Amino acid sequence: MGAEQVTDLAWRALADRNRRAILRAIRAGPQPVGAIAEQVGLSQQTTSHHLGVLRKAGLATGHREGTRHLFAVDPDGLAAVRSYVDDFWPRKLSDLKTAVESRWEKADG
Amino acid sequence: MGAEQVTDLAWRALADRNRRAILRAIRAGPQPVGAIAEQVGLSQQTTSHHLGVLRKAGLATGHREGTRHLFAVDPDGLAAVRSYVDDFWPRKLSDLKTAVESRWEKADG
DNA sequence: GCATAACACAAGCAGGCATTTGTACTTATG
DNA sequence: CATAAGTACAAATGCCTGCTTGTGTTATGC
Repeated sequence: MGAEQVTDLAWRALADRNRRAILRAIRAGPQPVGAIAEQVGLSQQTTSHHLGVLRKAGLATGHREGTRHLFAVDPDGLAAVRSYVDDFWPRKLSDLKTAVESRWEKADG
Repeated sequence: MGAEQVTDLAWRALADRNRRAILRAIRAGPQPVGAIAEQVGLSQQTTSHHLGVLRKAGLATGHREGTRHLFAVDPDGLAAVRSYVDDFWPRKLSDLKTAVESRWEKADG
């Protein structure tokens, strides 16, 4: 078991466009659920549900302040996704690209 | 319309664990469908289906060679995902993290 | 032209997930 | 305790999607 199992929830969470919109909404700073719902154009219940998914995926953190619940981006979860993607470009992206294309030419020749 | 619509297919494609396994299987170099299916433990039809999804998402490229169909990673699609993720860490990851945590303390105080 | 290998396409089924609707919980106020 | 604001939880619904099964398509060998 590697980082695959760890980031599986994060990948599935990021697959939804509304959840990515939520992450962008709280990117600048923590915001309550109601404000987030208004920004992304979803109901309070749906937004709360998505925030729970993002929370369990390690992509968002919550903090209670009175009757409100402020949510913010959790950099740790996104760092895991980033390192996963980075694993596909050890050094230079162009190197891999040219390597692949040269294989196509080999196959053609 | 920004990069959100463009990368939506890529995000949904990467949400599936088997498709990520397929990407890792063809990471070193182009391979035929049968070999990929054997590596990831899926049927030929299912693997072909997933490769089609990855192809439409811009994450994999295919090339016919006789009766075989070689697939390889498409760096362009993954680059789009990478730039999306990078957008959450403009400079230093730790800066955002401490900024968020300091807001929590403000809220508590 | 026929058989075989490798792969893609299509229909059907089952599970997962996003959304809605309704409601309970927590906190502040009087 | 009663009320209002903000949010989370639960059931129901409809859609999307991954997998299976069956079949069509393309290329090689005889």
